[in-house]
Amino acid sequence: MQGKNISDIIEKYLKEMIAEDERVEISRSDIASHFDVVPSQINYVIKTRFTIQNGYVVESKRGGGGYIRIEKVKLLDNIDILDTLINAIGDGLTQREGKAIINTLVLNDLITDNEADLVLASINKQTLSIGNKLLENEIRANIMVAILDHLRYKS
Amino acid sequence: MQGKNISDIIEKYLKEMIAEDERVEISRSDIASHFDVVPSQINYVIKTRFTIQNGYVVESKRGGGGYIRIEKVKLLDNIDILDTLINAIGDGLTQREGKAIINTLVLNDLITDNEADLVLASINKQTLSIGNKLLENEIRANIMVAILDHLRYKS
DNA sequence: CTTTCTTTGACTAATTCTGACTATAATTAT
DNA sequence: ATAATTATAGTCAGAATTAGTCAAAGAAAG
Repeated sequence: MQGKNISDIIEKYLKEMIAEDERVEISRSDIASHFDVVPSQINYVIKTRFTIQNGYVVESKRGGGGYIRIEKVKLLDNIDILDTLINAIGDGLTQREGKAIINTLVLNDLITDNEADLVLASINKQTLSIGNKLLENEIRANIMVAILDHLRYKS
Repeated sequence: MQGKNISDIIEKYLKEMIAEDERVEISRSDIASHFDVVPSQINYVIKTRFTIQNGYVVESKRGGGGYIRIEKVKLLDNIDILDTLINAIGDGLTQREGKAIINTLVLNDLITDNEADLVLASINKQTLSIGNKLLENEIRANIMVAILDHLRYKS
């Protein structure tokens, strides 16, 4: 886990920046040329070392004035249940299963009633109806995982 | 929403004017020459940052004494705006448009910050990524309309 | 030797910037 | 009145400027 390869070095560099600022905005090509690597290596570093599981949220924008923004977030304490739920979801989720998960989240005070209603509206059968049950369940799974991942931290 | 590109700077400038006056009338060529850009860039800024999804209504007049008028609308004052938004969504919605709408909903106190974050996670590009841009935008549109409908029946 | 992780680059996608061409309204000339 | 001229703004497509994806090659670990 030390600086034997360039990815580790870039990781360390970025984390030092973040240690100071809590949130940092970089130019992919600048960082790449600073370490003399191809730009896509920056994507590799971010994808493998700045995940939400590790407490980082990443946003980016392309085009003129583009950037990659990395933010350090505070992970909540009691998130084992989130991992459990995510693992159970896999790559498909029915509406019934989705409702059950939302119910669990409300019971554990991870979301409010109002928030539950909004999530329900999102994963509703009609909303996601696209004529392909398998794909529908996959999208519903994606949405639910995204929401569970978001609940890992407080913004 | 940063200031590395000139469009963001012009956006900020205009929004500061509007923050004071709620409604503002500009000369396209004046603004363009003030920021030393071609006039059509003003159209670009308006088209990408002052849409109805962003909560603005724009009118203009050509010819002598022409102008561009930008007005900020309040959802509380005219609840038909929800219908206008749903209409504007039609059968496709990009992530960018979705973010604009959610931001507008927060500014108008129709949803909380937390609720906004959950909806954002739902309509996120990664979340809905299924290898078909058209279908992705259609699903995103469905979700957003479901949310807006839910908000209407709540108030 | 096999598996996993890292590095690379060709191709793709999104956003911004620019300018030529078009459209409309007001003013001036006939 | 009508036509010509001037003064605005709109549209659209292409160039420029970023970042993302993916798969193959190379290196390291087990």
